[in-house]
Amino acid sequence: MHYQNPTTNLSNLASRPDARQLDFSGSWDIDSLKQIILEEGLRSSIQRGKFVFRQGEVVDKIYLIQSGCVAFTRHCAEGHRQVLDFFYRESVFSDLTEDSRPTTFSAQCLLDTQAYALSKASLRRIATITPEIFQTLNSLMLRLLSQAYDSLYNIGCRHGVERVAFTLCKIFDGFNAGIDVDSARFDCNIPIRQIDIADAIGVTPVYLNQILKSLKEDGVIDINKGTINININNIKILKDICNYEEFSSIKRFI
Amino acid sequence: MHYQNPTTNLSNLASRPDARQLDFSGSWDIDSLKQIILEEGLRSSIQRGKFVFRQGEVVDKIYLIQSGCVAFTRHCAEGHRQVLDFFYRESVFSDLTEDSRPTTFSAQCLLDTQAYALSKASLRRIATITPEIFQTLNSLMLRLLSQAYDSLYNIGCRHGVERVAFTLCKIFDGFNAGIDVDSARFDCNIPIRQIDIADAIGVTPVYLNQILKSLKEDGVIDINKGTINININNIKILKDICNYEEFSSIKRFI
DNA sequence: CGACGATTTGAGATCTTTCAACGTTGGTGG
DNA sequence: CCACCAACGTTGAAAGATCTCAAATCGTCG
Repeated sequence: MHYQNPTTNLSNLASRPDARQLDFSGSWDIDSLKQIILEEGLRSSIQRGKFVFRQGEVVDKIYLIQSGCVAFTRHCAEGHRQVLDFFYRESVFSDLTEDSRPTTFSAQCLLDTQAYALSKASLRRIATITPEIFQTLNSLMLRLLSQAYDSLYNIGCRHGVERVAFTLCKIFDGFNAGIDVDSARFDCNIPIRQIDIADAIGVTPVYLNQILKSLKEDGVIDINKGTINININNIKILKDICNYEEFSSIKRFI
Repeated sequence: MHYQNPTTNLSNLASRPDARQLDFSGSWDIDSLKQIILEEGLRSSIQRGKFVFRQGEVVDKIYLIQSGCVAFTRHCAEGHRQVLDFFYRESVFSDLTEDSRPTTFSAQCLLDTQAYALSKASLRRIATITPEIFQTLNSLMLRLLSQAYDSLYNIGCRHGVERVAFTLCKIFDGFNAGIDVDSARFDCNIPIRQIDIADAIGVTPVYLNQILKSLKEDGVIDINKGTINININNIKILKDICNYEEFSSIKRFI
């Protein structure tokens, strides 16, 4: 962590990087942002099912997940729910719309979750000295958009089995991102409820269960007490089913 | 247009607005960006069906539509196509991923289109003096994300009729944005092919046609020679069908 | 044990796709 | 002017995918 105390050295403003770097090009360093949230943010525990924020509220914080899983969701009057995106350990998420605008989606914990929260105001203060942070926020938004387009394509162009395979692969990779296959932390269990997966791919829980059953009968996945388990040797089969390689953005951002 | 020649006055860098404005808050002025593209960009005509850029290419320009209609699309090996977003007259679009990264979607003209194209390099040069441009790019990205989430919800949670109604309303509003109802330019015809609408809502053209037929029988829309026509008095019915008011983000960005 | 939430199963209803054929339109060349 | 062609829209019927409903099972927690 090398950002400076913003109150002591405002003259540094003149030495900030030139505008060519403050921009949609170049590479962004998301780890610095994570570090800031980790050191400056407040830690909180949130139970499964609870909301970090709800659609219609004004989101004034940015979050870093330490453990657990959070999803962006949108709810409608009739009670339907669409899962828009998943976030796992080490993910940063927030609603980055203009301040004081209510957000159009909720952030809901799919597992018991521990997260650090830093107010946008604090981040803005820190960014006075290190405006590279805005590049990182850009990068975050690009990731969101990329995932959204992937999901749109997945739901719009494909049938149930492929949708399920794609989402399972995505979740699998999300939970095991940066973890060595031989590591004890590497886990083939998918700790997400079937209901949540169903809401992510636009399918009924009942029908999802049928699809899972057929995948189990084909030997691609295991199911123990309702928990999906993907053997490391079978993940390749799943990826073939959904043409996972087509989704280059996945490889780019996770 | 008030941006200055970037080569003459680099000392202006020190007087740029402070970081609080260079940020995800505040209001953005998209009209300035449009003005820049209009004055500095090159005009080109593109036929219906042609691509402005294709997935896998590196996008090095930013575009402003003068007339016509462009869609972001994603194609897969089997020939399926998903329409991700629509852009109309006065819309600005581009792929804002980091430079030299290939884009993951295509921009395809759904109508004969006239557009101004400005290279990102030029924009960057101009932004040296007016870094507020980056705020506008942020705003653009937020619009894309918001639309993507709307579409995800629309496709994931709803049946054919509602999906069609929503997309028709969106296109209708898109083409008539900023045009007075009594104006001669106000047009109740939807000049988009049924095939393109079908690809946007994840439905077969044949089935879309059935849905349109039933909407016609209910008196909600007219169809002349394959062209959909929405009477100004009936648009409210369509909006009721799809609960259009739920999608607050639409009202916010169009 | 009892209550609750989640998963599982089966069967029928409904939605959506596929296939195949036909109609219309607009452009092109003779 | 006409014949022809390609692209798009339209229609009907059967096949397939998905949903709904209802009931059973299972695991967890108090």
